[in-house]
Amino acid sequence: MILQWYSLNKRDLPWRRTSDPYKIWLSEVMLQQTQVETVIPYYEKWINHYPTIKSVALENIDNLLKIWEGLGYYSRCRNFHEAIKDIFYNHKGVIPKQIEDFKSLKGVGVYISGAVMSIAFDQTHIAVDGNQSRIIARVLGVKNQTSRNLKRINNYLTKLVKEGNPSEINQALMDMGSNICKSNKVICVDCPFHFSCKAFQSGHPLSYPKKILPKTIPTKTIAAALVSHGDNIFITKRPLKGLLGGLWELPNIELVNGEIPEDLLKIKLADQFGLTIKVGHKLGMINHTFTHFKMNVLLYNCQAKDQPLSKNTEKWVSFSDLNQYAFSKANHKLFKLVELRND
DNA sequence: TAGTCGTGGGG
DNA sequence: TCCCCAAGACT
Repeated sequence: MILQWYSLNKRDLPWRRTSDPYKIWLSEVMLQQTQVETVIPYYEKWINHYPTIKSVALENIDNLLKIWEGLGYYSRCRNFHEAIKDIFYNHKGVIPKQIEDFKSLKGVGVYISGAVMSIAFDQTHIAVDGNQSRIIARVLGVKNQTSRNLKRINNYLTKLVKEGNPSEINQALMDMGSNICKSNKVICVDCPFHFSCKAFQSGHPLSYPKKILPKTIPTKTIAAALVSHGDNIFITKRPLKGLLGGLWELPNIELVNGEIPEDLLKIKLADQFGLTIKVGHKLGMINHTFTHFKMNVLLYNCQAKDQPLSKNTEKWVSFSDLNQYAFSKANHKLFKLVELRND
């Protein structure tokens, strides 16, 4: 039933035109919490630049992040790079076919290990993502994400993939989840499961599984500095771990309780970078929302006395050379602010 | 285990 | 404009 549905409704996606486990793995990494349409151009660009495991292993993280720029969740890129290097240097460049070995690689968790082993190697493993858990929760009439219910869902899926063709079954469930059994919209009449689906029988399929109520997120206010010296501006690289790890940015500081941005910038930039600056007028303000906080960023035009460099995580670059570095979306909004003023 | 970690599309 | 959501992993 489900395979018949898949043969009629299968999406034609770039990573479905290959059997290369490296490419299938890359697609799974990019698709984490990210929509298919968003991923496609990033996937194509990455594969064009890095068609093989070796090409990734020999590349440096800055250039990989430049390809990843704008896709978000940047630790995925770094973890993938680490895993690929691990394979190149410690596994003779061959992706492990034992799921335990594969799952021990950085950034490879329960879902991706099952997905790659089943899709690329036809192994009998489940690949429980948001789609699969939602669909089966509805089939079983499960509302709460208790550990008992998660086991029931896993058992149901395990039985399903054991009936044959785990690769197609796993991908079919993903397409069902994105087409007919979405979080806030269902087309039950088109679903191969609907005769036995408890959520469908209840008449309220959307109430399965129960939604988790979102918590309110804080708003931060940040002052950023466009520090110029001649034709160059000052940028700095964020630490590899944590938020936007490894990306470049304009120097900035959070305003905690009514501090005066001009004063704080002058002190902090001297402190952190040895920069002696004159803070000029405000260039504008941008808003940006992350998963767990919002921020308002005030941008100030600043002039530096000279161009000191104390670390390799600091650079003076011309405005036209900024595109060689990976920046977060918020920084691009700041750059746009500057361009608009110069027009 | 609950927080952390981005961004863009669509209602 | 705001809010939910989209093929999770790590700590």
